[in-house]
Amino acid sequence: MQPDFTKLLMDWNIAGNTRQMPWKGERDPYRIWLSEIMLQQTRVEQGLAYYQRFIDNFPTITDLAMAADETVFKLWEGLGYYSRCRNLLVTARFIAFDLGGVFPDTYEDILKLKGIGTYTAAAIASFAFGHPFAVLDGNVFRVISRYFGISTPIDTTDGKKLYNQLANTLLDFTQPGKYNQSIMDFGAVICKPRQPLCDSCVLRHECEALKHGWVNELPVKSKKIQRKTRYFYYFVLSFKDHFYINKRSGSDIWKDLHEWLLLESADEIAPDEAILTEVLNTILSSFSGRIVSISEPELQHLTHQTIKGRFIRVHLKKALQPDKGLQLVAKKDLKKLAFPKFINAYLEAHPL
DNA sequence: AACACGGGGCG
DNA sequence: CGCCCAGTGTT
Repeated sequence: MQPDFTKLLMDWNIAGNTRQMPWKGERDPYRIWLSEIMLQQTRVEQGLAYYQRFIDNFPTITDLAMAADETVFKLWEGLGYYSRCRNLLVTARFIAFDLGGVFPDTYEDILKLKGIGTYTAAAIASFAFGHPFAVLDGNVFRVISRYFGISTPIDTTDGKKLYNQLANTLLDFTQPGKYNQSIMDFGAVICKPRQPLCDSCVLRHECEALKHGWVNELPVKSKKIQRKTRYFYYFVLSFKDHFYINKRSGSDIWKDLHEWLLLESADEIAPDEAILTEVLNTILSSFSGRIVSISEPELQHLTHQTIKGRFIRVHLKKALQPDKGLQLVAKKDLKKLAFPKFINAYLEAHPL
């Protein structure tokens, strides 16, 4: 017996859901996978152009698997959460070269892939293969929380378990893919985070949150994010028509993207030529060249931190010792490298 | 179990 | 300025 919720939702999908997306109704697991990875924590409108670009450049998973890392990161540039791009490559190559290009077709095997968690595994399993697994994303949490009037936080182990159980009882087992698509569309279009369209909602007569006036309080999250400020001083070192470039690594932001020589400071540094020259002498243990410009302070807001910093352009008279982990890149080759938005925004305003 | 990971859009 | 977005991996 299908819950009322499910029937009403599926009826809405046929009668009232006009949301269109290029991957809707898609059955190619590669395309579904690609779209799902791109949309993790990312609004559909933001991911759309990236999806098209990837499909144009890499029509099959083998095309993606054979591409150079840098090419793929450049196409991902600006979308954020760059570990998704790294994992995308790992998984593409695993499927193309180790699995003979055949996408895994069970929930359990899909879940094992790098970059795929419970949400994405359920999405691919249901969309591509018709398997009955309910997706649980931000939309679904919100719809279920409001419909049942549940105030259990969605970002706890207990909460996730509870919502997952509910989500799977509401699932339309005869058409899991359509159902999953419908509930996410519904959350995005009707049961929105702010100013939801309760007046025209097909679930309004049964919605506990609406009945009790809790719509704007649900769902509940237990954790609040803390934001810290970091000070980044980028030295744009050039030698003739080449630039010194670092590729970020470790567990910090912008891993795998490129940057100039960075000094991170605990405090702001005065934009003073003598001080910055001294700083540079310390970092490089002496250099030969001159500072040609110091930018205004630039800002970049991320989810967990605010980056504040300046860009200092330096013309070198002599090449650096090849020990700083910096590589010398010709100006014309810079466009092949992926940079964080903090740097690209600066470059756009102040071309090299 | 907490936390960090980007960038953009909205009220 | 805070919250949210077709979440996941790491500690």
